[in-house]
Amino acid sequence: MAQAQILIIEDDNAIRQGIRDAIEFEGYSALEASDGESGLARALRVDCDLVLLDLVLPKVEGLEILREIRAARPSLPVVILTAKGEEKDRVAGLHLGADDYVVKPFSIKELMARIGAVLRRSPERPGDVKKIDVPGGHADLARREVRFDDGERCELSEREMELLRYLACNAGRAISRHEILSRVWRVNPRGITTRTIDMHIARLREKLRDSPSEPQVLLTVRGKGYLYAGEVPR
Amino acid sequence: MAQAQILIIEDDNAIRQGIRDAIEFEGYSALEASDGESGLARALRVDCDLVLLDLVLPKVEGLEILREIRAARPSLPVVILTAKGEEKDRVAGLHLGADDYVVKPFSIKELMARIGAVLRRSPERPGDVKKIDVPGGHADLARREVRFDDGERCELSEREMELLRYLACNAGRAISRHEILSRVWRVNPRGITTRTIDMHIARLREKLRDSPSEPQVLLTVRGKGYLYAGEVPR
DNA sequence: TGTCCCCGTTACAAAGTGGTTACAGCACGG
DNA sequence: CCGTGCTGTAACCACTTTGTAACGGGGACA
Repeated sequence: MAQAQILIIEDDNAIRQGIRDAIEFEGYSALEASDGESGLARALRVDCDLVLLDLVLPKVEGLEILREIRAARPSLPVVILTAKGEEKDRVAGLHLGADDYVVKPFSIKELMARIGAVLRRSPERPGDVKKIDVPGGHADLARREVRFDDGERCELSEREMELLRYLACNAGRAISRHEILSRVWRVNPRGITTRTIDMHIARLREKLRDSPSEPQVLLTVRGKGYLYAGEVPR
Repeated sequence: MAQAQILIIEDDNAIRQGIRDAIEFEGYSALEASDGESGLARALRVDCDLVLLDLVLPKVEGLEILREIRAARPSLPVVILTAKGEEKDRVAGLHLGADDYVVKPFSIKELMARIGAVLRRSPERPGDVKKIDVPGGHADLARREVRFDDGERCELSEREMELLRYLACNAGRAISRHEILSRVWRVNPRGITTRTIDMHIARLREKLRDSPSEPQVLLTVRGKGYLYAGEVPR
C-alpha cells in the first residue's frame, strides 16, 4: 500500500524515534503513541493502516491493546515487538490475531521487510481502482479525466482525482475533513487550512456537474464532512 | 525481447557480478539487488522484464519473494537459482509459478540459454512491432518513417521512433518520464534532463501532425507523463 | 429572533509544470 | 574540412494547480 500510515505504540522514546525515521525513509507516514491508552485510541481511527505494538507498556497491558484493536478493527494489521524470552507473550499475541512479530533487539531492515510483507497481504488495501462511475459518465484514473455520456470531457487535477477516488472508495460514509487531510493530503492538520478542502470539493462539483446548492454526488454532511453518493467504483 | 532488463536477486557479490557481466554481454540490461527486500521492490517496477532469484537470501525467504512477485505481477518471468540438493525448494518454486530453475553451480552459458528461452515464450514481450497506426497514416518501424494517407511522408530519427514505439506499445497507460528514461534511453535518471523527453515529444507531435495545445495522439498527463491515445500497433 | 458556526464562493498569490525557441556538441558523409 | 542532421541543454514564458484570505449566506439552537 503506497503511503500507508503506521502507528508505533512504544514507550521507549529512542526506539520509537528510530523506527519512525526508518518508516518515513521507506515512504510511509508515521504516527506515534507512547502508552497503550492513547495508542489504542489512535489505532481505531480509520486513517491508521498498520500498528507496531510493543507488548511491554505502561498503563495498559500490550496484549489487552491488541485484543481491543481486534475487537474494533478485525482486519487492521498488527506487528508485535517483543523482547527476547517472552515466548509466552509472543505465542499469545499470534493467537490473538497479530499478523507478525519481531524480537528485540531487531534490525531495522528486518522490521521494514516485515512491515512491507504484512501490508502487501493486507486485505484492507483499497485495490487499484481504475475507473469511477459518476452520474452521467465516468472518471478515468489513468488519464485523470471525466468523460460524460454526452461526449463531453474534462480533466481533473491530481488532487481532485485523489480526493474523488478516496471519497468514492468510501462511498456512503461521511468522511471528516480531518480524515481527508490525513488520507488525501497526507499531512498533519497543520500547514493546511480546512477551507482548502471545501475549495477542492467546490471545483470537483463543478467538473462533475454537481449542483452546489443541491448536490447529488458529493453531499455535504454538516458538521461532519463530505459523502460520496454516486455509484460505487468498479 | 531486445534489451530486456533483467533483475538479479543474489546476495553473493561475486556470483551476482559474474551474472551481470554475462547478461550485459548478451545485450540485456542488468539490475541488481543483494537482498530480498530491495529485490522485491525493484521487481515490481514496470521496467523489470525478468527476475533471476536466488532462493537463499538474507532477511526474507526467497520463496516468499517469489510468492509476492506472483501476487503483484503474475506474468513476470522468474528463473530460480538453487543450490544442489535443495530439491524441496526447487519443487516448491515451480509450484509457486517460477518459469524455470538453474542448479548451482551452473554454467553461465546454460543460464543465458534459459533466460533467452523464458524471454521468448514470455507473454509480456511487446512483440516486434513493425508498424504503428497513427491517426491519418502509419509509422513504419523499419524505414523509420511516417506515411500519411494523403501521400506525404516524413522521417523519424532513431530516438523518436523508439519513443513512439514504447508509448504506442503501452497505449492507454500514462508513462512517467522516469519509465521513459529507463526504457527508451536506457540510462539512470542522471546524465539526462527530463526536459529532453519533452523536447522529443514536441518533435514527435510535429511530425505526427499532432496539435501541441490540443494533442489527440500523444497526450500529456500533467504531473505524470505522457500517454499514447492513437490506435494500437499491429 | 438573534447569534454563532459552518460552508460556499470569489479573488489572488505562489509554486509547479510543460511547451518552445535557440543553440552547442557530435557523428557522419561527402 | 565542411555541411547536415540528431541530441541534449538552457532559458524563457504561459498556463495550471494549489492553498489562503475574506466575505456573505444560511442553518442550528437557545
